[in-house]
Amino acid sequence: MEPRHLEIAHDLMEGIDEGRYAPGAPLPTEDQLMSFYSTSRNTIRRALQELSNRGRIDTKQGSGSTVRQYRPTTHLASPVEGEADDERYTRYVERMKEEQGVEPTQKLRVIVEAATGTLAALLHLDPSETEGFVVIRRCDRYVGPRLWQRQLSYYPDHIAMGSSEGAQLMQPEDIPQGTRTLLAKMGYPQTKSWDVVGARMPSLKDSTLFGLGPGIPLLVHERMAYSGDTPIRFTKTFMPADRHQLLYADGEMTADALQMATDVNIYDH
Amino acid sequence: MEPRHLEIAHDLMEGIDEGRYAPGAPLPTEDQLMSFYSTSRNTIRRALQELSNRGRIDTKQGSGSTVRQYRPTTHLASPVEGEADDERYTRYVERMKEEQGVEPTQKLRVIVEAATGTLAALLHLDPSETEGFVVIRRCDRYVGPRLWQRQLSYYPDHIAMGSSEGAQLMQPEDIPQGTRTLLAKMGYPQTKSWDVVGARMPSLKDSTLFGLGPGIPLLVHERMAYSGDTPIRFTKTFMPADRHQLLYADGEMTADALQMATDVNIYDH
DNA sequence: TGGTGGGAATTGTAGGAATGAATCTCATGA
DNA sequence: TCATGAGATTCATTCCTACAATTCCCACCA
Repeated sequence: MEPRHLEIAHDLMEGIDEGRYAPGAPLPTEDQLMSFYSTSRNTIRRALQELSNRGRIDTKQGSGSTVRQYRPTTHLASPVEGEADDERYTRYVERMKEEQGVEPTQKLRVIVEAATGTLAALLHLDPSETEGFVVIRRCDRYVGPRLWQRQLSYYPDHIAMGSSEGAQLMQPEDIPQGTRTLLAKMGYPQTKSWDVVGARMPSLKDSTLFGLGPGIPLLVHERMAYSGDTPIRFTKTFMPADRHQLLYADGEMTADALQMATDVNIYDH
Repeated sequence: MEPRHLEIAHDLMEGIDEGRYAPGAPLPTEDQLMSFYSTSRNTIRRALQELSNRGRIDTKQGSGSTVRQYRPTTHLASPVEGEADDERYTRYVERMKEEQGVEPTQKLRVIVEAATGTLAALLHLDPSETEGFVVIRRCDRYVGPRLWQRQLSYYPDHIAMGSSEGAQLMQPEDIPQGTRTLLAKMGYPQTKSWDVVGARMPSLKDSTLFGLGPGIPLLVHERMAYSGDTPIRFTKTFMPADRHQLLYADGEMTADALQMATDVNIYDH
C-alpha cells in the first residue's frame, strides 16, 4: 500500500497536470489540505515537499505554494564554423535584454593550478612534470543580480604562457576579439571539438551560488577543443536547467532552428 | 543565521567532498548523528534529506545511508553521416553487455494521435484539418529489469500512412534495417536536423517508471529531422541523468572522443 | 558446514505541539 | 488618496512520541 503522503502528492500532482491548478495559481494552504485529507500537518508537508523536490511548486513562507512555470532560454551550443564562441555572448546579451528586460554583466577571474588526473590527460599534460599547469579562466555571467551561468575554461600552460599574446589569457579581463580568434592568431586555430552534456542536482554551494530553488537540476556542458591534434582548451559550463536548454543545429539552419526550438519545451508532461 | 539542519547538511556534504566519507562508504547512523550534533531525529533527517535530494547519498531502510557514486554511460548523440540512428543501438547493446553485464531488451508500442499545438507546427500539420495525425512509436529500452531510456518518435501521417513501406512504422516491431534507412527508401532521406537538450526533475510517475531514487534528474533530448524542407520525424528521448551523458563530436573523431569522454564526469565537484 | 530464525539495529511513516518568521489584509489616520 | 501599523494568515523550524518495515548479525540447530 502506498504511504499516505505519496497518495496526497500523487493527487496534487494530478491536479497540476490536468490543469486544475494552473501555472502560477496557488495550491490550497496546508491547513486546508490538512482538513481536506484529514491528516496531520506533517504528512501534508511531506506531500508538498515531494512536489517541491520535483520542481513543480514554489513555496513561500507567509504566502503559500504556487504552481511553477518554466521558460527556459534556448542556447546555441553547436560549434559554428568561423564564429567565435564569444561572439555568441553578444547575441545572448541581446536576447536577455529582450526576454528578461535586464542587462547582463560578467565577472572574470583567472586561476593557475597544477594539472592533475583527467584534466591533465585531456590537455596532454604530464602531471609528473613540474611544468604541468593549467590556466583557468572563470567567467560568471549574471542577468540582473542572479548568476545565470558559470563557465570554466582550462588552457594548457604552454599555450597561455608561451607567448606575449597568450598573456592576454592570464588577464582577468574580457577579450574583445574573442578567445577563439586570439588562439587562432597564436597559431592554434580551432579545427575540431567534442561536447559532453549531462545534468546533476546542485550541491548546497551551487544552490546558493545560482540562487536555485529546490527541484532544479544543473545542466553541465563540457567542450574539448583542438587545433589539429593539439588540445587547446577544455571548457565546462554550468547552467540552471530551469532557465537553459542547449541547441545543436547544422550551420545553415541555426536561425530557423533557434526560432522553432524556443517553442519546444522539455517541461511538457 | 542558518537553520540547524542546513548547518549539519553542509557539514556532512563537506565530509563527502573532502573524502572523509568515500563513495560507497556508510554515513553515521541517525542515532549517532543525533548524539553527535545533540539535536532531534527530525533535524537529522532533514539534513540527510537535503543530501538525498541532491543525489549525494542513498538511504536504505534497515541498513543506513551510503555515499552515492556515479558512472554515467556516454552516448553518441551527434547525427552521423550515413549511419542510421538505430545502428547505434547495436553498439549501445554491446557496451551495456560489457559495462553492466546485462542483456538489454526493448519494448515497442505504436499510438496514433491527433496533432496539436507545438507538435503539429513542428511537423507542418494543420491541426484544424481532420488529417492532422501523428504516428507515435514508443520504444522503451531496458537494461536488465530497469527502464534505461524511453524514446518517443513522432511521424506525420502522410509519411507513416502514405505508402506500403510506411506501414512498417505502424507495426509495433523492431525495424531491422533502421527507420532512417526505411525513410530514405520511401523518398525521405534525412538531410538535416536539430537537437534540443535539457533536464528536469522527474514526476512521480517518471520516478516509478524509471525506478529513480531521489535527487536524480531526467535528461531530455529532442531531435527534429528533415528531408529537404519536409519534417519527417520528431524524437523525444528521456534518460535518467545518473546513467546517461550525451556526446556531440565530429564524424572523424567520434571514436577517440567517446573513449576520452568516458573519463569526463560531470559529477566532479 | 550450512541453513534458519530471532532479536537488535536502522530507517520509514504518522501523529502532536510550540514558537518563529514572512506575508497579507484591512482598518485607521494623515 | 495613500501610507502605516496591528493582527491574522501561512509557512519554517524544532522538539517529542509511537509504531511499522526492512535489514543485519549471530547464535543455534540439523
